Amino acid sequence: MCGVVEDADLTRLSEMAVECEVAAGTAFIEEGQAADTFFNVTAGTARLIKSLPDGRRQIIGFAGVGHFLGLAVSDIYAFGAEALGPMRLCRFSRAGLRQLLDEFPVMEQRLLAVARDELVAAQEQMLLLGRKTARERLASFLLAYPRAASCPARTEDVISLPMTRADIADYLGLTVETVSRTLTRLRTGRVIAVPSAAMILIRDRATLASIAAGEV
Amino acid sequence: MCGVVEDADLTRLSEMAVECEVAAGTAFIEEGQAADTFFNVTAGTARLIKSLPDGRRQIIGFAGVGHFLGLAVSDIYAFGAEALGPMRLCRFSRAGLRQLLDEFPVMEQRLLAVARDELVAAQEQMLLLGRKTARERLASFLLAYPRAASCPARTEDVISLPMTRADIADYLGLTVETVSRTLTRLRTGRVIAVPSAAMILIRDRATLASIAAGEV
DNA sequence: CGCACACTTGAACCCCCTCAACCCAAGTGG
DNA sequence: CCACTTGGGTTGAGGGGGTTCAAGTGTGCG
Repeated sequence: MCGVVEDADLTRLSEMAVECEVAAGTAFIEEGQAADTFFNVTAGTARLIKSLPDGRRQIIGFAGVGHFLGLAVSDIYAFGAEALGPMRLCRFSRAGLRQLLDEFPVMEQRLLAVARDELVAAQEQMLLLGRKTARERLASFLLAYPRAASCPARTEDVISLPMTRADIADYLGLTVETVSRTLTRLRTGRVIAVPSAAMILIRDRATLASIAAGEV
Repeated sequence: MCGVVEDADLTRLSEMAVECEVAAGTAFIEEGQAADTFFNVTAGTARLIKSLPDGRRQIIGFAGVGHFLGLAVSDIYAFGAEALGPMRLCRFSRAGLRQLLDEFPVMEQRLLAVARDELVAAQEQMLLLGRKTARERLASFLLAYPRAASCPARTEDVISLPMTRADIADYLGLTVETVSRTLTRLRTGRVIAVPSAAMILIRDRATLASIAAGEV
């Protein structure tokens, strides 16, 4: 189920968790609200959002299967979460999580490892948002997203995107129009192909990597 | 010394650590190199840098007294670190750190808490870099920096900046010129005062907060 | 079929960047 | 003591990458 604990602990774990389903588009975490629940994604993908009062949005990440949510908080959620499609979630109470960590110290190490990986990804994203061009941002995204989403067995050059262009724009600090135009340019340049809006094929991985690194 | 462990463990801790000094400007961590050492800042401030091949830089944070460095890595450093002025550091070997964590499990919890706080800060910075204007970025920086740097007893409206305008620019995803111009505009607008280049006074905290939140 | 909604494309604009000059304080050395 | 240098900071003019505004093109679903 949760994937990060040994089989022996699985039964104990499942006793504390409550499995639930949420419909597409549901905002199951609201930024700024009391963080009383802790989630683990078991199916589907969510967008993680921070907003400004006037409606500007920044998507700070996408949470796929196996991802933990509600970890990085003091007592209120630092970001909201919305289901991109239908999702299944494991819910833990905050107290239950504490109890879990005391019972399985190895969990604490695992959480630290997860937090560490997310921190590295966040730092990479800061470089992207602060210093890369639109073209470089899209190239970086296309290379990094499959790994971040832990897409199963999709090591090939086929990327299926569960999110809209608007979501990609809010993730990369751009507008929908710029995302669309830039993808078109990468397509006409034979670097990628776009058989359908939700599917992108990498035709020239080396060039894409050069662009992402800022070398072209 | 390190500030995050109990007094009882302090002696044990100091046995494993090697205190050292570095001169101003020294790059004591190189991005991409093997991460064999773990640092704790005991004096001074460092800038944490990620770079692109063509020289573009993004400062992902400033590490002040008490800050841990070398934590958020797999086996190579994800960012470089350079001393803003003369610094003092505690060095641990990676093996020593592992031993330390086994010996004091409470350290693991502490590290998780530190990583969690850094992650929240990184997410806030993503919102800043992706969606805020230059004016909003500077306002946010002036409000958030003193807390992040854990400036002792400087709860007042006096901010002393150990870094240059170029560092601020690389931290906020701007250029030196834009930082300078924007500060000038905030100054003529009576929101801040700048008695010297390294010192900034907040004259109207409420307005500054409104600007930072994107409400003005 | 037709209404949304997502996506694409075009034209004009703007905020920030680039390039350049200048100011100022702190060394440095003759 | 002063000319010279160096590094950080400020200010101005012009240009460009991305945004904004607007229209058009699919495309899935009731």
